[in-house]
Amino acid sequence: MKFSITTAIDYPNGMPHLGHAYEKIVADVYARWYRFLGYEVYFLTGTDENGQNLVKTAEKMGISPKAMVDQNVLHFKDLCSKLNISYDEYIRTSEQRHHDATHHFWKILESKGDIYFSKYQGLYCTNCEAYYTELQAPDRKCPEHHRPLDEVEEEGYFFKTSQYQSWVIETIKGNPNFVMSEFSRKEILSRLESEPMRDLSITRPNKGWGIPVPSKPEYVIYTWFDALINYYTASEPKKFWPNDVHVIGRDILWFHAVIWPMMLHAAGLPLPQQINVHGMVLAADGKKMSKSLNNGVDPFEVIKLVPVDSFRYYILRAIPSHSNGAFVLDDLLKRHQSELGNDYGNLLMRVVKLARKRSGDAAPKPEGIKLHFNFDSLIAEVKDLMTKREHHRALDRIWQEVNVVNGYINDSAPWAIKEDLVKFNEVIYNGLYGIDVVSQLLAPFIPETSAKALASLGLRPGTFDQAPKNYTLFDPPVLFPRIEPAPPSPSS
RNA sequence: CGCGGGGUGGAGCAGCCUGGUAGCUCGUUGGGCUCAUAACCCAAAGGUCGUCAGUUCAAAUCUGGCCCCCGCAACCA
Repeated sequence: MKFSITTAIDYPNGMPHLGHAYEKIVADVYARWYRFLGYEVYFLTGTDENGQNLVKTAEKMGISPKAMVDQNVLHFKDLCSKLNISYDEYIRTSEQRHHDATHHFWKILESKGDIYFSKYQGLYCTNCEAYYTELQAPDRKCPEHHRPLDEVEEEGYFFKTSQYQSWVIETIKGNPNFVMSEFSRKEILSRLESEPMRDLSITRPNKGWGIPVPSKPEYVIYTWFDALINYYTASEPKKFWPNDVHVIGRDILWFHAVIWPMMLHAAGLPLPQQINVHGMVLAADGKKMSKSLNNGVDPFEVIKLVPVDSFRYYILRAIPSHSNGAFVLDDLLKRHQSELGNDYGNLLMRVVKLARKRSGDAAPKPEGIKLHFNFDSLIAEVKDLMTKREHHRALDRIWQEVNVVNGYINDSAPWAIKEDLVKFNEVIYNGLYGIDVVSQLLAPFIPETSAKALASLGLRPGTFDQAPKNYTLFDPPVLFPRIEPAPPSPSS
């Protein structure tokens, strides 16, 4: 069985921010989850390296777009590696294979008459180098610069999105899981049904950067048009097209749920199975992180303060899977200490240390032990939640079980069992078994820590196995060391 | 009347679809325990569920008005 998942490709216009980190972690959890279930997984991420803004930024820096992009991509890859993002392929849209695939797409659509040459009229801001609609600029002034917009007419190529509008509406309506989360599905349908679409302008004048139009190199292909194709470029040769899931943010839903399906449909290619839309990571004040408000959080700073798994855990659990959530460093530190350290880390510590104190490295054998736990429903529920892409609820459910196992240890009080070795062994064995299963389920979420916990039971992380087994005990590490004193906020 | 989400004890949230003693995590206070990272267990305090009106024997839950917060609003990515 195959499973392929992608993130949106990042725009290497600067350093990666918290939103990039969040999306990669979300996609990584699903990639690891499906590997864990035994699927052959293909996890794709990368960078979107075309577009006028990159040229502008590079000019400001006084270097070539290529040099700037090469430099920034290193930071994005560094972030992936620091966050343990287990991608299988990293695509850069400046690569030749992507130019080739984009041209391939272009030619098919052009030959079918879905691409045509015409004129575009709009209100243009020369500072932004962007068009604005009447809705965005009702007073005909640029919302950024507050200067009057120019009425500009420009020639270029268009994609006949208008003729696929009703098709895309039917497609989204007919596939309830295509746009994942009711919220996003409703939003996109309401927009689609509210007014007729205009054809999409898909070229810009060629300023020496980007993918030239095959027959007219004085134009380059509009960034969004080529960027979406990256999924196909990188997946098709590996036999992973169509992808199962595109993980994206709300801000780019329109392109993924409307334009991209139209492009594929026009080209006669199958659609991805699902667009999984995560929310936005908001600042501690509940507002969008932005440079002007100076309320952003740097992911590199966060993982200097806390273990990467605490960061992964926090962002996956505290931010609801399909809606926005605030990133509050203080809350992260609290959860690190109480949920990760006191609940999970301490469970491992208390059981393994007690067992080793009494009987050394050799854990009780499973033969003849009466199993206290049946994890079937736990596993079924977690599977169901992951299929619904509700990873924050899945974590919540696993944590309930951590507390159930802790509660069992409390109630059984093995430290108070002095004489009855059979009873003592039974409690310890069941505790170890609980730690085993829970740690395995946690592997996709907190891979490093899960591996450490399993190693103290003499196990290696790998494919999921809920069968009771022989454990060999090693002195357990402190999984989540206390962080003190309260560190300074990295949000400045 | 652009579209959508939300307003529940100090904080963050669940419950609302399928009305009927208001629940969870953290925090606070008191007690207990000791296997464990000053951990863990028990108990207590704390809410007129944004607001006004309606339906109903009964409304956080259904209906309508209003107030407040947030996201999106299609060619910047």
